[in-house]
Amino acid sequence: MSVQLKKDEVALESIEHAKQIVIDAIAETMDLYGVTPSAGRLYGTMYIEGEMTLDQMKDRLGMTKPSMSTAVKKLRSNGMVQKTWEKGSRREHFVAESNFFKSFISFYCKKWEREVEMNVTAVEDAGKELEKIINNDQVSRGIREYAGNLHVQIYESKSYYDWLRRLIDLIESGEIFTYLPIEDTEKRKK
Amino acid sequence: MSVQLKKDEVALESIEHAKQIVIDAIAETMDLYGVTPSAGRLYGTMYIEGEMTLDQMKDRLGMTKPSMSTAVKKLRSNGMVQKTWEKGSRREHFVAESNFFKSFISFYCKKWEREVEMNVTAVEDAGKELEKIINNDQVSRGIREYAGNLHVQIYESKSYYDWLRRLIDLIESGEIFTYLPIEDTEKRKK
DNA sequence: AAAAGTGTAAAATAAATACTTAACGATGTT
DNA sequence: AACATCGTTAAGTATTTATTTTACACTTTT
Repeated sequence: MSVQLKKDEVALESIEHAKQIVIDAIAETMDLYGVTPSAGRLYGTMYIEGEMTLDQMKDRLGMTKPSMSTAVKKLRSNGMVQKTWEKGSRREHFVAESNFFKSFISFYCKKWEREVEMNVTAVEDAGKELEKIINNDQVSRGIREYAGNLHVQIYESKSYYDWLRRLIDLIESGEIFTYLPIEDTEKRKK
Repeated sequence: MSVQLKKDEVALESIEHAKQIVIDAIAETMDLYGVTPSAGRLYGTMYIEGEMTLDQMKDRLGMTKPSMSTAVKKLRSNGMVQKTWEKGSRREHFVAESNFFKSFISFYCKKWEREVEMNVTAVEDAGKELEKIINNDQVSRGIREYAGNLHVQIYESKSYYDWLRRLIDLIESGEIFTYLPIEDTEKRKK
């Protein structure tokens, strides 16, 4: 084996190692996004390797096709992976959303939306029930006061949910980037 | 039984029901915060019921003390529950952080901090490894180009992590509230 | 139309996680 | 000092979640 080929072989191994460092870090922080470690690893792999089919995924990660299928489904539901068209191929191809800003916006806005929706509904439902008691003069004074205090308490949380809803708007609309602009790290260095 | 007592009894039941609506909603959205459903239920209960001891928790939720202990540990690590001093009592008392803004700040900043830290480190480590190859003229041109492209790709993610770090600062410092003020829902209604 | 390729659903198995029981160590009380 | 009280750790059990195996429905190719 020539010296040249030997050097190249070492270099390729080193590149694979470098890739793996990044993939592992992405996978490890993906628990925040409520996906399994495998799905995190898959996302990291797709991010680094680019477009992949289910069969390529299963070979790369040493898992089965159905599990790749479910992992992709999950990642797609989070907006982290998209299906792509590849002409001349029957297979479906998938690509990781490489714009982390989009992933961030998609993921958190969806989650926060759900949080606001569920809790505001609950607060309002519970509030109505308490108001009936508060306004019922056939109920003892002490109990009505208790209901009143509870009513105040749960409505305090609404100011948080209102704020969260406005945060969602700020991020979804992209207005956040006027207050907090995206800086180009590469350019800044020069 | 008097009519009065009967009405009161119904009212108390209704209050418990109203509480449970709020507790359930909080518990259900707590999966976002990476806690188990039980821990979510516990937090919701503490938020509504106020200060509690481990024994009160276990009675309220019908679980064992060790599991309450681990749930509290988890909630405390997220900054969602705090220990309180109660003079004249040997038992430890715990109270849910009732300020959701504080919980939000504490939780997300901690998580995002970890995400940034881990990934930036990985990008820099992998970057160094790739640079060695890029600058090694004993390696074939094609491979060096490949390493170069990879280097560019992984460094692109850094602008996201830089942005996220600035978002953390904006939130931790409270500066976010100048752009997105907290509105008092109660007052606004009047 | 038969055969092969492709993705997913359903059932079965494996692995991880949550919870309980039992036991311990630390601190306070008698 | 012996006994209680309280929180937690450790080991065992149960439950949930992830993964694989098997089977099938739908396409495309032959």
